[in-house]
Amino acid sequence: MQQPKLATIEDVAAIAGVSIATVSRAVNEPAKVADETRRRVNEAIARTGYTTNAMARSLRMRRSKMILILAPDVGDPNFSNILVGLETEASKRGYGVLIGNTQNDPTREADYLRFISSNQADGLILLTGHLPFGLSLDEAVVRPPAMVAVNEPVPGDLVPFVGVDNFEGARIAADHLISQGHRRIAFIGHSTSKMVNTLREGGYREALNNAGIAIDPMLILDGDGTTESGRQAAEHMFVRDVLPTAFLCVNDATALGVIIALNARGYDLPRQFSIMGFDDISFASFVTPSLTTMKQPRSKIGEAAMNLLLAVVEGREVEQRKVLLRSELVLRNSVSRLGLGAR
Amino acid sequence: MQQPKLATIEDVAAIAGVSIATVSRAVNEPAKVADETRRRVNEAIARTGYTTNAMARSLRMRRSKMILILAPDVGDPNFSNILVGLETEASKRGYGVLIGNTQNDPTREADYLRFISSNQADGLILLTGHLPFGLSLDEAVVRPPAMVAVNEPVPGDLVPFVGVDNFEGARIAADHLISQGHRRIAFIGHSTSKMVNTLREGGYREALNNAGIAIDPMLILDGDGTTESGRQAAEHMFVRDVLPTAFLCVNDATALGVIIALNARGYDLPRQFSIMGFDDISFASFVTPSLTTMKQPRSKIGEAAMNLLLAVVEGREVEQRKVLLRSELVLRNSVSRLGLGAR
DNA sequence: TCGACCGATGTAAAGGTTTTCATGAGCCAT
DNA sequence: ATGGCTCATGAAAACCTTTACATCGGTCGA
Repeated sequence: MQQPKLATIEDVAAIAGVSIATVSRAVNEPAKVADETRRRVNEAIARTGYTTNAMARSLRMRRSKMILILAPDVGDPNFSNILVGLETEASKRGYGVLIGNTQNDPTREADYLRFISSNQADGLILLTGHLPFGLSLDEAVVRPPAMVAVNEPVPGDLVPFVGVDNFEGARIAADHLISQGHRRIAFIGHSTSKMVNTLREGGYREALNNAGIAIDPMLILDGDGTTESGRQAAEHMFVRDVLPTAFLCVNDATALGVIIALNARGYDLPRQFSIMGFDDISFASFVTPSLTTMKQPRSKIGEAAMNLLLAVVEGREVEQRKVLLRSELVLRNSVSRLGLGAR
Repeated sequence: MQQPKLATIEDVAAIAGVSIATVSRAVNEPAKVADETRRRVNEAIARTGYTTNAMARSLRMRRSKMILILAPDVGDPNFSNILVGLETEASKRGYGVLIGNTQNDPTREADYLRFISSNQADGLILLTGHLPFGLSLDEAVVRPPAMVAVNEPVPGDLVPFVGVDNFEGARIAADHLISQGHRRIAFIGHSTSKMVNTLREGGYREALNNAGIAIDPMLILDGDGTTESGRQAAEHMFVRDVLPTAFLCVNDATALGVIIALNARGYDLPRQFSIMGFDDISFASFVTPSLTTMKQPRSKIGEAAMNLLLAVVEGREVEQRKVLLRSELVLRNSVSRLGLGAR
């Protein structure tokens, strides 16, 4: 099952009456061949439908113009738009993208490294938040592949990173709640293990501090970012009966859990409680009440990341190894001004 | 900017004291080399960390073990899980996947064909619903690339197809509504241009016919499958004041529009109206009322499609050129038994 | 007039495999 | 002993480029 033989550079050379070297030059460095020759070569190319064989070129040049994207779950709606950005920018620059769905499986991660080691990919985008299993940066024996981490940084600050400014975003979110008169603001999604959670909690704390509001530890609840964790946290709050007027959630999924819990308890939202999320995932506008949240510029993130990676791949000087994009406040219906409600 | 030189088959051969041909055989057809030799080769491979260079192999074999996936929008939540299925199956079979986000742009579509023509990809998955611009099957001059259409068939029946059985799914959905006592059932999403819509409407008609319910043309409304179209259709129904007891929507997005419209009008759902969707997109469980719908086995679809494609690529006999998977009824809260409500 | 230089082109090597064909050893049947 | 077979291995070609180096006219300056 082999593809039929295609026109090669030699066929073109024969027709144009030149050597293959000249054809190669006519294609890659047109300035280096005489006008008349270039014309003949181009004509021959048109006649044969010649396309340069990417495999042969890659073999010779040891560069494939391919980028490998490693993600734990390509289906994650959080990733898919980043993916679009990555792909768009890559293709604009003449690169192709290869995806690797690792499911956080070390075997699969290690497996995908063969793409790098056999020059099948020139660079690596990490959406996994960690180095692929089997790749270590300590042993500086071999030169590490060109890499950029996206969305979630790789611990250790060795890998350039592109993502959203979580600290700043959460600060803006909290500021918004404060501007609506809220002072008892809960943070749902405390976690020591997840960097994102820590940063967002940091922004929350900063905003409260700046506004002169004392942090109440009873209003900070654990959560791993899942909808279920949001639901549980809200429930927990009610059994303890220490209540906020607003919930700032570490992400939209968590906020959804909170909303489900509050709706189930029969509260009238947002009159009785305000809720904010973070991310602006697709259903944020469809929940009732629709969710006020911080929108991540996902496809921008993808583009910026690919840009940075290609700079590294092509050996250009990179100005900054850490790019933080701003998230944007999206006003919907899950936040109300305190005092307009009944409480 | 080149990667450092890696161990080649020649290095391995030298260490093992054999020829490169033997190394190649030891790797690819172990049975063909003597036990003792195989042992030595494997040891040498382990010592050098040798990996076979994929580009060289592809160049020689004219096969890349890569599959190109062409999609109009990789970010579409409808696609992302199919993507996961495609990738999983491919990687299980030793293939890599390359993605091409075409945005339905003919230029980009044509551009991606170079991956095929330069053997950078052995096969093509089409999520676009049409042949890529620049590829025609009529001129049987060159052998067409191995292709499989997914989700949306390519008109003309020339390209093998894997997708969900829309007719059957819609029939089951309508049957469900009928089983709940509904007889005045609207279909939202009539369209002559979209194959999916046509098929689903067909299933709806079939179910009603089978149940001896006359089709009321007033209850069949146009829609292009967007949320907005669903909202408008519902509104339209109210201005005309010919009302159903249940809405069968061509997809979840449309159903969402209907729900939004009905909620806005202050109806109590599902007591006053039942609504069904199709697809089970992610937010279907989060809307209020949560949506009863037909779940597409998306990752299964991806797997089946990749399976079929690889069969074609590898020249195996393919039994069926059209694979229809069953969708599954997911019971949630947007459908109620007629008569239990107030109407 | 001659050497140096320049611009355009060609020759050939290198990149790392797979695979055809040849070689040679060992064995068995005649 | 000899012919024929099988099995394991090696030599070399082929896959298609890019590119360092060589070649060859021609131009220019001394």
